[in-house]
Amino acid sequence: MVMINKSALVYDDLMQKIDAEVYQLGTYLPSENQLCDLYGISRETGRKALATLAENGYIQKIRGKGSLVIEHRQYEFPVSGIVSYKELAQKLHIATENVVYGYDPEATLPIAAFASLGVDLTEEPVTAIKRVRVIDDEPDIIDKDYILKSVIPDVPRKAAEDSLYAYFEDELGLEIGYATKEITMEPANAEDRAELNLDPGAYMAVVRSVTSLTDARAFQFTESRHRADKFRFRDFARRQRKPM
Amino acid sequence: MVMINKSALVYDDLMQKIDAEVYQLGTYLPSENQLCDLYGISRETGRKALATLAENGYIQKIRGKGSLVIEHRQYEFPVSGIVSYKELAQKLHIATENVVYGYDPEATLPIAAFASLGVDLTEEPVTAIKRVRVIDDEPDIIDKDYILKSVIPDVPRKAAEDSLYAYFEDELGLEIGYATKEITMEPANAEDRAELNLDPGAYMAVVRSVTSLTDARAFQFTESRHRADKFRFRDFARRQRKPM
DNA sequence: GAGTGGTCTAGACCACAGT
DNA sequence: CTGTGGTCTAGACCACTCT
Repeated sequence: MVMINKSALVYDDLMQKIDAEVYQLGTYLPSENQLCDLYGISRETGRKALATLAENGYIQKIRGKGSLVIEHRQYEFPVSGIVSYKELAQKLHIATENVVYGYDPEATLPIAAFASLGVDLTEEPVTAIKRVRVIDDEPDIIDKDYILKSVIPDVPRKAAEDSLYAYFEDELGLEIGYATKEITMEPANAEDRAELNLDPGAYMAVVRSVTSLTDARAFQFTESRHRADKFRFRDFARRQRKPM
Repeated sequence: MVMINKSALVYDDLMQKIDAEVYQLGTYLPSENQLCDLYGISRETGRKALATLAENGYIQKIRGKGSLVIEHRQYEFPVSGIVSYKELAQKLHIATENVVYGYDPEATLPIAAFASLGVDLTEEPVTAIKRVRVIDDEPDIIDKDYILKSVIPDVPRKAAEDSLYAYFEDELGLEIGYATKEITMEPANAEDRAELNLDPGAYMAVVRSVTSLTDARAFQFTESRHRADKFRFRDFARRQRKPM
């Protein structure tokens, strides 16, 4: 049983009701004062739940009117926010397979690949894992993960075959905090062509990311290489106040 | 003179001091109680500013310790959040040129292109604008904008040559709210090759977006086509609580 | 124990929409 | 004028870190 706070409970409840179309697209959620009565909370607590819904693209708050339910497309294969591959596949009801084709618990971090993400580490010992993601019997994605041994000394091969995030969070009790990721387009290399059965001249969408714990220790470096024709990235963004 | 609220003022001040390295990477901001004294605000107001800094990747809050300044890479050419091309070019001190090569105030929205973003409009009258972005004397990006006439009846060609966002916000007083965008990789078409001088077989990074006002009216549809070798997208994301 | 952030409250005042 | 969201306050209690 997961213990969370009131505003998160309200958030979850409203989110589920939006997904279930109890609150339909184009209609308004109960007003902030009504939420206070409905859930027995103070107004600021309800506002926090609404703010998170707005941040995640579920609603648009309109002053004088209410919280309008808007078109929402958060989870979209294959990348969006920090969600594990396994979580995504479950949420989207996609049948996938996960093949570990490389495992080296005594490797070194290839720093050059992550230089543009602000990594300034030197030769760090890592556990290196290579996996192919198979979707509808077709290999589409290569994931190369490097996990710092200074933070996580041991990553069993079994964890790579199941889910690294489940291992970090459920087994080790670590809290994933945030990630910086970078998407570029690059020609397929020999390894891409071999693992994904691609023709020469093929292009790849490459997502490199650095993931940190809630105590700000970077611990996981990932290079995720996607077949160009299967790649799709969705993003929801709000307008910041204008720069000065 | 722009009138904003206290938490936004504190946010701006802290952000600028982080950028100016008054608060350096790896150090802690003043504690929440200290911020109260420093700015003469209540704790919740300061917390709001800190929450926004955390959201935007400036800091990581660590319970019992403080607000740690972390590696930050928010603005990165050419897409990230909702920032206008002109704002980005200014922020990054990049010399760019903006060539309008198509302008049709009596066009129709090509709905098929935006179907995957959840657009279910029918033949809507739009102002259609085609622009090429030239960076370092090299044409890199094609932007095709379609602006609904039902929301903005008239978009002068001059606005397209300068900045559409400046026109919408400063001239018309509209408030941009949010956008949904989708990144895919597609082969270059004849128009791409002609405008950007590409070889046959070239690939493009295509960013399609739907932008809405703060009252949730979608009004702008954009297809932004980037040379594959110049494309780079950076994203900062926080881990959500685990799905149930 | 002292200091940090995390959460929640009850109340206040303001700006905006719709009648 | 009423109801909506936007902002701010002063105080409370809790969980965690560090000494």
